[in-house]
Amino acid sequence: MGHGADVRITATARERLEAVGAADVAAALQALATPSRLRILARLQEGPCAATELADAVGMEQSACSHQLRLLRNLDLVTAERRGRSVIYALHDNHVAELLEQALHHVEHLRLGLRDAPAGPGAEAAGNR
Amino acid sequence: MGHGADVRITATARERLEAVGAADVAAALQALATPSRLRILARLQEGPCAATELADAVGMEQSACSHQLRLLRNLDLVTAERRGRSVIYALHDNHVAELLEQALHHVEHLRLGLRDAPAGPGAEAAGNR
DNA sequence: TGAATGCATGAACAGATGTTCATGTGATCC
DNA sequence: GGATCACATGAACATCTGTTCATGCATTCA
Repeated sequence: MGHGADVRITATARERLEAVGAADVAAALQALATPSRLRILARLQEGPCAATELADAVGMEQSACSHQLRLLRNLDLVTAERRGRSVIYALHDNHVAELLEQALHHVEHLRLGLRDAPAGPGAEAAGNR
Repeated sequence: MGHGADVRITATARERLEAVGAADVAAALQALATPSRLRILARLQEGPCAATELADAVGMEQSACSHQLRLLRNLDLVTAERRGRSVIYALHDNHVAELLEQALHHVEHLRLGLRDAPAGPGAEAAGNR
């Protein structure tokens, strides 16, 4: 077994990106990349909700909301459960909630124009903006 | 001054979303929502890089890459610094790197079809899929 | 100064996206 | 059964998006 090499444990972001499929990662992020869907997910984070009530809560027409819900369903971001004549929607799992949380958290920073550290080795004296 | 009320410290995702501006959050996420830009950011996470070299690294034409870099610059996701006749690009700060990391992390889970917890109160017996 | 290099920009175009309108389907109530 | 409620779906449409092509601007070198 060769001479104890420094096995690289961490994969680069590039490697992980291609491993998972850049297109799929992009698709998942796109699902969060619209005001209407963000509102839908944000509302669902407060708890499950029927389709019509949901549409009303986010100020969308029923049809438009239903179309977006289908998209979110197809990407496994939300679940749908029939209950009487209603269909109750909910976030698929906590990962979705966390992803939304992270997106909000980071954008709140970007929005403030903050900048913690210049990121990456060699980025010396990058003089902000 | 009213009688000592239970001041709510944590804002809901919905409140934070509207406070920051749902459209702006969506725009920031959209910047990560395309294979080409994901590849650009992933490459930059390994360190700063000149424009042409960057385009080559991600397999894009110079012009297409430049257009996307402008978009990323406008959203403060990357920085540009002139160096001789090259322009060195880098991630704006560690928050961008973390956002990319989080996106990858979560999508790796979604990609596996995993499901940790049904998310949200009242999501009882949601019977997966 | 003129040529070449490195990058940015504008126009144009194909494809994707989100909404509305109209209609369809399934469940409940009379 | 028929009416109604709750939601889904398809088509049409306007808008947005990402790429290519051509060209422009700035910097370095001969």
